[in-house]
Amino acid sequence: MSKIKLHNSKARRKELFEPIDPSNVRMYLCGPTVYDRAHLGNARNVIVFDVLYRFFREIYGEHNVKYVRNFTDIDDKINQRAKDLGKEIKLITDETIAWYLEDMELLGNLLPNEMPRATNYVAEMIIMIEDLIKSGHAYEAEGHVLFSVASYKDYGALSGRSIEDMIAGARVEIAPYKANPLDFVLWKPSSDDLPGWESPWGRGRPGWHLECSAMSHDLLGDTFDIHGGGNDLIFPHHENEIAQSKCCFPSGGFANFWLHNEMLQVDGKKMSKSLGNYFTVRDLIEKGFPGEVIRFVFLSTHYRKPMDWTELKANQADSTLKRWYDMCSNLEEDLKPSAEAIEVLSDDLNTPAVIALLHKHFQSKNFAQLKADANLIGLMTPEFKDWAFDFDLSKYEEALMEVRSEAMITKNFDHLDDLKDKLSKAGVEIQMSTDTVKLVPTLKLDLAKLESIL
RNA sequence: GGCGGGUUGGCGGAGUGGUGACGCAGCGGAUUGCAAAUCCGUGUACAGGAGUUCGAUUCUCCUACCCGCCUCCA
Repeated sequence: MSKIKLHNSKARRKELFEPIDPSNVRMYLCGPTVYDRAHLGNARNVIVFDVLYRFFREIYGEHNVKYVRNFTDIDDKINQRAKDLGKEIKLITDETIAWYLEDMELLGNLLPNEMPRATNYVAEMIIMIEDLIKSGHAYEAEGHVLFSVASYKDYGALSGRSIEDMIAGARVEIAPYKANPLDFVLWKPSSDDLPGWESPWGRGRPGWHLECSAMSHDLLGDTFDIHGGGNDLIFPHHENEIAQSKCCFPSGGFANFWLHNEMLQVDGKKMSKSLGNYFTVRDLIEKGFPGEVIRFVFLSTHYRKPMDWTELKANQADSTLKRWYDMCSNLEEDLKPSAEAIEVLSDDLNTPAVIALLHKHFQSKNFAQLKADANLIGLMTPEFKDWAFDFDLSKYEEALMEVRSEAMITKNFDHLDDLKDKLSKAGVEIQMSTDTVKLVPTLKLDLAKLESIL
């Protein structure tokens, strides 16, 4: 079995990955806060983790990997959203979760084994907070419960910061009830118009992202293999998560590996809601970009490098995939992934190298292997359902064939050239040999123009 | 200010202490009524400087520029 190396944020370098238990490999991905459509950046770590999940299933066996991804459905942004729209919170979160699952499925992602929701873990969170207070890692102040950062000596280890530095450079307004400026809120009081749960500290709600600690512990145990998310979560989100989990479950090691993906960018700047430079997965789908094309573009860049979404990349991905599908659609052989594909993927999920390998398979006409290796990273899988062929252009093909036969006899090519020009302008690629005609739709297909031709 | 990451040919994008991936575009050829598609062939790169080394794009240091986190953010 090939050695798997993964970049561990905790160590800041690639490390040899060995599962705690090869018959139960456990991974956790920080899922979305559900108040709005997922933007394209949100899809990146889902795709990265999906590749990791598929890869692990291949290496360790389909039933020996457990993948958990949560939904955070308690959050002040959700509360605000509900207020703005005048809708019930539950309706918003349910709807957003349904959208999210639809969008992620369109990108060819498998469902995780578990998708817990924060609202189902409030009792566990309250117990954790009580334990943290008992062990001196948290304290109550003015109806809030705060985690005491000073009580955890390794606070800052993941993000490489010291408590002193952070205080010195702090730009945060410090609440008066905090013993230390960096202490973070585990529980906060809710007014009557806000969602709340009864607790030893009165009616309130979780303050920080305690749910990830509660859910990962419940579903994966107090030590598991991999925890991941976008690199913007390293601080404070994951730093806090480590602190509260390690202090609450001191016998456990929490996550052995931390995987963080780089940000998706727009014109060199991080795509984010606060900058407003985002578009959603749904926007792209509605503009006609197939999910598989989007996935291909994502996998063309290594997950730890920033990447820009561009239509140029999408168009290239589209034509590449169509060329591949053309040769791979009716294969009888069903191969295993190649040793070479496994090897490059073993080196910190080098998906661009896998894609380069796919091109080589295509060059050498090794189509069965091309498909098998593509499947390994979730491309050309049955879920994508032949989008590359689902548009019928046969009546245009017949018309073109007829006009051409005629032109070949009369030697007057005006009509034929005109037809070809129109098809091309409608976004159709024309492929002709001496006796065949084939039309292939591109992403620039313009239905109005196409229909006006015949 | 603190911490982390990046800078590879026209574009995208891997990787390596010594024989310069891969894709797209380009160029030449085959093919074609002409094109396209296809096939064959082909050129160009490692931000700048210093150091280590027989040899550096790859290691070390410095400089420049870019990006992220430190506030909700994947």
